[in-house]
Amino acid sequence: MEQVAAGWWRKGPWTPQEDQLLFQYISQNGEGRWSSVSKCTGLKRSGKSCRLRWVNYLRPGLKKGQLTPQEEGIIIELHALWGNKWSTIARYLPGRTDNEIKNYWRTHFKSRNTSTAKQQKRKIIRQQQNDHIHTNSVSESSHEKKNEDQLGSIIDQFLPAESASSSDFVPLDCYLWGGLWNLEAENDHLPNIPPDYYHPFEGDAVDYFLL
DNA sequence: AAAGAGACCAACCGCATTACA
DNA sequence: ATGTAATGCGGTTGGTCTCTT
Repeated sequence: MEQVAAGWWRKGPWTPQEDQLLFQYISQNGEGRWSSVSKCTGLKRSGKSCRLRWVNYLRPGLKKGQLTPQEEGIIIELHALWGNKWSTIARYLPGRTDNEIKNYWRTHFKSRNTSTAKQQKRKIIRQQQNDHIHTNSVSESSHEKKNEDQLGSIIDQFLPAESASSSDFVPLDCYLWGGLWNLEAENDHLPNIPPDYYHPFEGDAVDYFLL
């Protein structure tokens, strides 16, 4: 059983050293057996904390930066379908975590009705800056186009009848977007998408941290 | 320049579910 | 069949940053 003595586990933000220990452990032993991480690594973190850190931050294949319009559309649609089933929704957004989607929903859509245009624009500028830092996989021009789109109603934009032109689509990794619109209305399930869409990390842990 | 407000996100907590002895 | 440990999930909180006033 996990040690749960009050004050024994370290809490708060993870340090790079802790991240590296956890990453090396999982690189060598694989995911799972979270409760034994502290024993094997010396980390003073609970299994839950280790799992959360791995899933939300360290796991290879995670995307950083702003969600694409396609991803937003998927979130909107799947949330309409399933509600707050964040982990389920996340399975259809490769590289995104349930936590990320949950946060995104809360900040972008839940309070959307109360956001002013000014606030929206501000948010977008910030997202642009953030994106610039985290990823260079999408061209600047497509960012600009995307952000223009975001100034309008995202939800309206993604109504199936008036979906964006194909030229706006970022060539996404795999299963995004189009597949969802092909769902039959009466279907309450989604196409079979392998849940293991994360590419296993095959390199050296140290190399990963030097990226 | 400083204070306030809002956005963003990492991380924690508690409950539910699953696995296993 | 049952109790316990481990894991997963959703809700929430708190810190930091940026922009506005």
